[in-house]
Amino acid sequence: MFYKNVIKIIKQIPFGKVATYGQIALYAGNHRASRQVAFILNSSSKKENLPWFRIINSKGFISLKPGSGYEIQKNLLENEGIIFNKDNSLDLSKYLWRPEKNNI
DNA sequence: CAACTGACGATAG
DNA sequence: CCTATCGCCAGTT
Repeated sequence: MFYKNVIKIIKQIPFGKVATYGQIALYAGNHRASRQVAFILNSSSKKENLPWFRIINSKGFISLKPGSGYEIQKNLLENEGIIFNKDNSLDLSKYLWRPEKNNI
């Protein structure tokens, strides 16, 4: 089940790292289901207590709109030691989570 | 049950 | 660089 894979994967994101929607979708089975990743996050982050703030888009930007959680997410990420650039982007080469020996 | 929505991504032009 | 389009599927109406 795609949904469960997503939950499982997101729970494996370590402290101080971020992952992209496409990445989650890919490891969950469908590289094109990035949309659902976002939606599943919304519906399950409360129930499953997921680190939803560690999920960003492939460009390294937070996808939320200012006033709709953007600042909250940014704050949470900075709280984990993640630094934002002037243009509010993140250095993916530095913070992108790379699952290596994990069982997926 | 059908239609619509959505924090996206890859591709084409 | 930008916009448009398709793919994908859980949840809401």
